Amino acid sequence: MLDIKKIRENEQEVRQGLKNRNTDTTVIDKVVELDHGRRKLLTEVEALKNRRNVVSKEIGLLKKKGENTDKIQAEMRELGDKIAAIDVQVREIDAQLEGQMLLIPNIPHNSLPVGPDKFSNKVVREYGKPVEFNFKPKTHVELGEKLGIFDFERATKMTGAGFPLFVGAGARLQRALIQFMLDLHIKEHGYTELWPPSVCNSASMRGTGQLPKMAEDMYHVILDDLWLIPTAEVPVTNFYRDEILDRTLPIYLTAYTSCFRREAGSAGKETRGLIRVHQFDKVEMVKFVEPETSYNELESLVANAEDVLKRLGLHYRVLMLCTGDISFSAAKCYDIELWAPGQNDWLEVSSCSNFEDFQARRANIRYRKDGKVRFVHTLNGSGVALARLVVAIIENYQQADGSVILPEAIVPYMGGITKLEKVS
RNA sequence: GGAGAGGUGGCUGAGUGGUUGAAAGCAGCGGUUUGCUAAACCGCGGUACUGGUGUAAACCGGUACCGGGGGUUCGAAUCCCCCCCUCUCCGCCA
Repeated sequence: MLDIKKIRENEQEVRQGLKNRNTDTTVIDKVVELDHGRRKLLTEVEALKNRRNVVSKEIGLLKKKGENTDKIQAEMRELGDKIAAIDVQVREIDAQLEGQMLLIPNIPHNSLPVGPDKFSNKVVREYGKPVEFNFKPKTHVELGEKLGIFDFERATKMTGAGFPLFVGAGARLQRALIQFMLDLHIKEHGYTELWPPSVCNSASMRGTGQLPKMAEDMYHVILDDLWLIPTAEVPVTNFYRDEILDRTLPIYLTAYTSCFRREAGSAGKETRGLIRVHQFDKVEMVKFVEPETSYNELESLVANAEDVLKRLGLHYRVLMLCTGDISFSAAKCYDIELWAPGQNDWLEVSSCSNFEDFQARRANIRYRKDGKVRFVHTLNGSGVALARLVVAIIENYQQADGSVILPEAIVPYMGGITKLEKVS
C-alpha cells in the first residue's frame, strides 16, 4: 500500500509512476477526492466529540454535587445523534478509501527502464555459455519420460493436469536440490531457515499483496477461509506481521515450500511438462531491512540466487524488469532466466524484488530507529524455483544416449548417483 | 466436535461506568552519584489519524485505540450482543 501522504504531497510523481506501469490513474482521482472529504468530516466530527467529552465530564461533577442535569443530557443526546450520523459517513469513506488504496500498485523505482511490456526489459548480465551439442537436444519431457523420473499420466489420474509427479531418482533429485539450496543459503549466505504452513489466512494474503487482486490465481479452502500459498513469500513475510521489530536489521529468512497456483487464464499455454504447473517447489529468500539499505540488499539477494545457478554450472541471464512488467507490489525486480536447450528458450527461475515499504505498510511491519517507529523495507527472491531448474538441468546435461549427468554440486545429496539413466 | 478459562501498553500484570492513556513491576530513554562496571536515587514514556504555527527540526492542540465489530449511556477497558484467537480438559486422529 502506498502512503496516502505521499499521494497528497507528490501526486504528479505518483501519477507518472502509475502511467509508466500502464496503470489507469483515475484511481488517484478517487483517492484524492475521498481523502479530502474524509479529512473535512473528521475535523467537524472531532470538534463535536471534544465538546461531548468536556460536557460529559461536567455532568459527572454536577451529579456528584446533586444537581439536576436533565437539560444538558438532552442536549448531549442530540449531539450524540449528530456525531453518530457523521461517524457513519466517515466509516463509509474509510472503507472506500481503503478499498481503492489496496488496488494501487507500487510505484516503480526510477532506475527501471520505462516501457509497456517485457520487450523493454533490460539484460543486465549473462553468465556462462550455451552448451554445445553434437546431436539435437531433446526436451525434458522426452528425456524424463524415457528415464522414468516423472509420470505425468498418473499424476493426472491422481489429481489432474498440471500437477507433477516425480519418481525414483527424479524424486530424489527434487529432495537433493532443495537440500543443496537451503544449505547454501543457511551456511554461506546468512539466512535462517523457516518451515512454514502451506496455507495462510486472508490477512496474510493481503499483507503481501496477493489479496484482493489475485484471488482467482489462488486455491481457496472455503470451509476454513484459508488459501494455499502461491509462494513462501506469504508465510515468511507475514512472520513479522503487526510487529515492531526489536531485533537488529537486516533479518534474512529462507524457506522451502510447495507453491500452488491456479494459473487461471493460461490454459493451453505450455501445458506439457514442467514449465507451467499448478504445484511446484521453491526455496525462497526474504529480507527485512532498513530503508536506506534496501537497494544494496536487492543486489546481494540476486547474487545469492545466482550463486545457486553458478554452482550448478548453468548458463543464465539476469534481467532488470521494466516499469510495465514488474509485479503489483514491487518497486524494482530482477528476473533470472536459465537457458533450456530442449525448449530453445529462456526459463524464469527466480524473481528478486524490492518492495520498499509497500508490503510493510499492508502487513504493518515496523522497527525502531532512534526512538522512532518506521516501516521496514521487505525484499524477496526465489533461490530458486525447482520445476524449471530441473528442466534446465536435464536439458543442459543430457547426453546423446538420453542419460543425464548430474552437476557435481548435487552429487553428495544424491546418495552416490552421478547420472540419471534408464532403469528397466 | 463438547465443556470450561482467558484475551489490557515492548513484556508481566491491576482495574470501582465519570481527571484512566490506563496502578505496579520489568525493559527502554535522560539525569545524579561513581575510578570503571554494577547498584541506588530522580525524571520521562505508546500507537494511529487529524488541526494549527513554522522553510524545517520542532512546538501547541484534538480524536481514536484495553482481541475485532456492533449496541446501551450525557459518559464504556468496565454493562449487553455477535465474531475471532489462545489455553486447559474430554472426544477424534497422522
